Amino acid sequence: MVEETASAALTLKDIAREAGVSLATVDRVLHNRPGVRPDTVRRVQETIARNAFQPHVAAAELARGRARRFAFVMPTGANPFMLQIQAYLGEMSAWLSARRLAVEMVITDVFDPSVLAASLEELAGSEYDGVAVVALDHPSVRAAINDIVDRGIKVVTLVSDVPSSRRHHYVGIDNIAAGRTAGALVGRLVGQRSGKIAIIAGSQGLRDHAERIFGFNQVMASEFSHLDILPLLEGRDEDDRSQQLISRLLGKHPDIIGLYNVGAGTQGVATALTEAGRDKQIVFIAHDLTAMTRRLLLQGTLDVAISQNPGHEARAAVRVLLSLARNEPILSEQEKIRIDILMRDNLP
Amino acid sequence: MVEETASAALTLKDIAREAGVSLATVDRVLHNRPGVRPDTVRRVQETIARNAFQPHVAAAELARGRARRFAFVMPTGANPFMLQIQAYLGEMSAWLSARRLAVEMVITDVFDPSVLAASLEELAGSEYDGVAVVALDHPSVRAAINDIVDRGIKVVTLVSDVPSSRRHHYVGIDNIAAGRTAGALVGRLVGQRSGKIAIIAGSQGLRDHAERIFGFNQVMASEFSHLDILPLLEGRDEDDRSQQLISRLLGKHPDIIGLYNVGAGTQGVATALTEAGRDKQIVFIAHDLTAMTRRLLLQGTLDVAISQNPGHEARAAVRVLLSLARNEPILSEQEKIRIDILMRDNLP
DNA sequence: CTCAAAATGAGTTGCGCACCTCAAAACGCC
DNA sequence: GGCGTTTTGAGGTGCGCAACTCATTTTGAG
Repeated sequence: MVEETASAALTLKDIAREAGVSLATVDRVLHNRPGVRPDTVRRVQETIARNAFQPHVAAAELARGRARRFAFVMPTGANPFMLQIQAYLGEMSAWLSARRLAVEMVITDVFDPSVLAASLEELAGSEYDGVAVVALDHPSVRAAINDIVDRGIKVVTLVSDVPSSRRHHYVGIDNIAAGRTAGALVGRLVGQRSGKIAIIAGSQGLRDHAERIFGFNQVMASEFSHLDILPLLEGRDEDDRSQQLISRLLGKHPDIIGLYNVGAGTQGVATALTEAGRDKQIVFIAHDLTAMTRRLLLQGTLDVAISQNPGHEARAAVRVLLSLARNEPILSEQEKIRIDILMRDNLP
Repeated sequence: MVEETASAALTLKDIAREAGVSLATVDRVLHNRPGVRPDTVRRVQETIARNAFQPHVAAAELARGRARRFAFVMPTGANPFMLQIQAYLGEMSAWLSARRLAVEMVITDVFDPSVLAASLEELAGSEYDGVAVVALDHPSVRAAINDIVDRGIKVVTLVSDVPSSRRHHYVGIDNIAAGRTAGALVGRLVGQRSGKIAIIAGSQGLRDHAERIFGFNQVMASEFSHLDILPLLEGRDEDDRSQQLISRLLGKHPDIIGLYNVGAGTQGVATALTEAGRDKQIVFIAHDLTAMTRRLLLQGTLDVAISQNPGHEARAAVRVLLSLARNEPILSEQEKIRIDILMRDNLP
C-alpha cells in the first residue's frame, strides 16, 4: 500500500506556457519586479498556485551566483550559553560552506543600548542578507532593528526578543513559561514539606531574569501559597558573590527546602549548598546545561536543569534567516525552541 | 569586531588544477568510480582536504537530474503517535517538492515479522534511494534490512530500532532512559509519602514497552526501594481494557500513590482515576503528547507526559536519509531525539 | 620491445533558474 | 490619429556539477 505525497516536476517554462506568457514575465512576477499589469500578475500567480509549483531551490541557489552573508551579533564576555551557540555555529561550517553561506560573528556589548544600536546601524549599511541579534529591548535598539529591516535585510532576534520592533522572527523561549516551569517543579518536588523557598538571580534589570522571576512567583502564589518565598537575592551571575549570598542565607534560615537560581553562578550556589551539607535536603533548580550543571545533576546536588537547546537555537536562526532570504515558508514547528526539563535520567 | 567563519568559493576546476589532474579524474575520485591509480586518488583527496573544499550542494543536486525517492514504512492502524509523524511529513510537502524529493508511505503490519520482512524485500528491488522503517526487531526483518542496505539503499530505523542490522542510522529515543526518567519522576513527585506504585503497559512483548519497564524498575529498585511496586498490568494499549484493569486495581489497593502508563490507553486510565475520585492524590505519568494528554495535563489529572517529538522524528528521518544519499556528514547533535518531560507549564 | 589493459585528459551536454538586454506590441492620453 | 509610456516577448548567458564519450598516454606483463 503506497501513497504519493510529493508531486510532479514542473518548471518555470511549463508555468509560462500554461499562463500564456513568456518566461521573462513569470520571472518578473516571481520576484515582484515592476512592469507587469496587475491582471497578468494574477493570472501567473493563479497558474503557480493551481499547479502547486515550487521553484527548484537548488537551481535558484545556483543561478543566484553570489553567496549569502549572515551576521550574528553576540555578546562579549564568557557567558557559557552564548559560547555554546557560537560553538554550534562552528560545527555547522561544512554544512554552511557546502551551501555557500557565510556566517560572521559581530561581538559587541549587547547590554549597552547605545553600543548595540551603533553596531546594528553599522550592519544596516553593509552587504549582509540577514542578521541574528541577541537584543536588549530598548528604544534605540528597536529603531536600529527597524532600520535594518527597512534596508531589506532579514532580522531574527536570538535568545532575547524585541517584540515591539519589526524583526521578522524570534528564536528563543518564553521566559515567563520557563519561570513557571521552575516554580511548578520546586513546588512539586518539595512534596508535603513546609518551609522556605530561596530565589537568586543575576539582576532584576535583565529582561529574561525578570520574566522568569515573574513566572516563578505567579505559580508559587497560585498553587503553592503555603510555601514561604524569601526576598530575591541578586548574585550578578557571579559564582563568588552567589556563593556568599547563599551561604549567609542558609545560615540564617535552617528551614529552606527549595532554591531556584534564575541566572548563572550555579557553581557558586552549589558550593554553598554542599559546604553547608544541605545539598541533599534542598530542592535545587537552575538553568542551562553545561559540563558543570551536568556534573551537578549526576551528583544529585542539582535536581533539575531547565534549558533551551543552544544547538537548536543556532541552527534554527540560520535556517530561519535562509528561509526568509529565499522567501520560503518557515517550518514554524521545527524552529520553535522548547523549554527542556533535564534531570539525571534524560540527559542528552 | 568581526570574525570569519566560512571560507572561499573554490570549484572542482580549482581542485583539478591544483592537483594537476583533469576534471574527469576529480569527478572519478569524488564518486569512487574506478579507473584511478591509488596514488592519484590520494593526491586529489589531499588537495580537497587541504582546501576544505565542499562541492556546491545546489549545483550537485541540479546536475543530478532525477529526483530522490524515499519510502516510509509505517504501521497500519490508528496509533496517534504514528499518525502525527505522517501528519508532519505532510506538512513538509512544500519543502520536499522544492527540493525535488518524493516521500512515499508504505503502510504495512509492522508487528508481524514476516509481513514486514516481505514489504521490505519488495522495497529492496525498487527504485528508492532511502527507506525509513518502524522496525520490529526480528531475524527476518534484520535480514531484509541488510538486503536493502546491500542494494545501496540508505536505511534508517524510526522510533523502534534493529541495532543488530546494518541500518545506517536510528532516529528515536533510548526507551530504557525514558523508563528511568518516568521512575525518577514518580519517585520524586510522591515525595515523603509511602504507598504502592502501579504500572500498566500495552504488552511486555513490545520491545519499547519492555525497555521502558526495565528502566522504570531499575530506578525504583535502586533509588526508591521503600516504594512497593505492584505487578505489571497489560492493557493492550486499549482504553476500555486499561480502564477496567485500573478501576479494579484502585478498588483493591486504597494506598496507591503513583501510576505509570507505559504505552497507550491513557484516556482509559485517566477515566478510571477520576471516576474513583483519586486523580489528584495519585501521581500519574504517561507517554506522548496528544490533544488528550494535553488536556489531562492542564486538568491536573496527568502530572507529567514523557514524549518524543514526532515532528522532529519525521524531519530528522528525512534529513538523515538525504544526507546519507548525498554522502554528506550528518549533524548528529541535530538529529538526536530527546526525551521530553512535559508538564503543564512547559507545554509547547 | 610489443601489446593489451589501465589510467587519464579533453571535451560536451544539460539540469532550472536569475538576471540581463533589446525590440515589439499594447496601452492611455490628448 | 499620433505620441510617449507601459507591458510583454524572445533570447542569451552562466552558475557548478554529474555523467557521459572518446582519444591519448602510461603502465606492466610477457
